[in-house]
Amino acid sequence: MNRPKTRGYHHGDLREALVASGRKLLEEKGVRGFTLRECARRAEVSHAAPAHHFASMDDLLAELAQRGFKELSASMTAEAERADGGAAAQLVGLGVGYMAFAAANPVLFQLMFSREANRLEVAEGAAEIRRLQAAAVDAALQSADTQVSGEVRQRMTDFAWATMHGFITLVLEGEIGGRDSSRGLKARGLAALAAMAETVVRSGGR
Amino acid sequence: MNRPKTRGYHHGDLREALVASGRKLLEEKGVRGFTLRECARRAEVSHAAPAHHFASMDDLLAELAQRGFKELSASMTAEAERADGGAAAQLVGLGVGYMAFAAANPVLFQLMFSREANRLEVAEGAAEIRRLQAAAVDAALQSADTQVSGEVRQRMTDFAWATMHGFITLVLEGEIGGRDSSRGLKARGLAALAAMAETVVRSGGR
DNA sequence: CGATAATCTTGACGATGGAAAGAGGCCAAA
DNA sequence: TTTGGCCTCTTTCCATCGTCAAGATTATCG
Repeated sequence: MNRPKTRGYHHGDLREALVASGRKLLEEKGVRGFTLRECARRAEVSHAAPAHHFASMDDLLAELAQRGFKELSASMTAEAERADGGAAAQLVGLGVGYMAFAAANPVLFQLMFSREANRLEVAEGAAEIRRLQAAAVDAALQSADTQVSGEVRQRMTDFAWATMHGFITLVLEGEIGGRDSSRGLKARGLAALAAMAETVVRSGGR
Repeated sequence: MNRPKTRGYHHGDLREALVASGRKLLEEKGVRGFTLRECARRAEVSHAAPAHHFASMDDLLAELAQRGFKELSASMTAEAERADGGAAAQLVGLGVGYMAFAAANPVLFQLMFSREANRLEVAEGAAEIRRLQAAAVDAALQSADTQVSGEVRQRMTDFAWATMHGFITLVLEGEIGGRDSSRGLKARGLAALAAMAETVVRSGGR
């Protein structure tokens, strides 16, 4: 019944192991089903071991959320770079990356945007998302090279983020495209993003 | 230490009392801090009493979510009726009612749109929301009296719902307008709704 | 080599959700 | 009115949870 000799009393890299098992567990059981003890069990470690790496369960969740935001940024920029086209295409690309990450990590995504995980480090991750959005919106507005006020730029960033965030959120909750195929759903998402990007671009050209 | 004589062994209307205390508790402690025992405590009843009215804690939460959707519909229609104007104004009105409810009941709103509360009765409440949105979008499209396909109407409904849902969600999580005054925030919300409504109307007129 | 610090285990505490069983009160049939 | 059955609520119990404290084990570095 003892642990095999592959490791002794010390784990070696328990922190990373907890993050890894925690992330899987989160997707399997949902935010409310997440358990620190089960996390420890999967890392093959006693139930109190995590305390030496995370002061509390919320600390572990915050770490997961923080890393999630980094991945989200990466997914957005990767998809935007692939999309070569005008400013509108960039905006759509960011949205595609956003939605792809959310679809691949639905529970983590929910956690990242839930009141429970509102810490400083996590908020910084969210701020980076807005920076990405704001830059793309700026580019879209300037492509019509008329001057727009900072307020308009801010409000268009709100609008752009709200559209893509709202769409994927409603999809994940089953409110949009409940019985659609994956292909059909993507088409619906792209349509929403296109309408969003068109609106942003047009708001710069009047 | 005994219970005062105002009530005896039987409570009278424990189910409603649990719903009431549960709703308050939910907003105070958040979804993850919600506790069935605390709920019973506030209804001045033993911790096992709720079991006779709700099979499990999730059942009580589902009931709260279901009632929340009814209130949400009411808030939307009330605000839309107040807004007399074109189809665009109706669309904006629905959005205002939507955001007003969410702002007044942030945790309940989060619960309603979380995977945890995905039951049949709750889904029916969400379907009613989409019906409201779809009707307003239809009216907006027809106001330009050009024929549009069912697919376009569906996608514009997606878009309209996504915009208002995304905006208020991001506000509640602090991602939009973190340090804004309440007035400024309303203005930002109205700007997002106006952009949404304009896009919907315009999509019918091309 | 030895001491200090870091890491992990064991054991305990209070709180939770849920099940089981009994006590108390309501109500309709006799 | 009495009585039996049924619904409501309480008490008690169990497994599990997060967290804390104390001890065991190992790594690190003087």
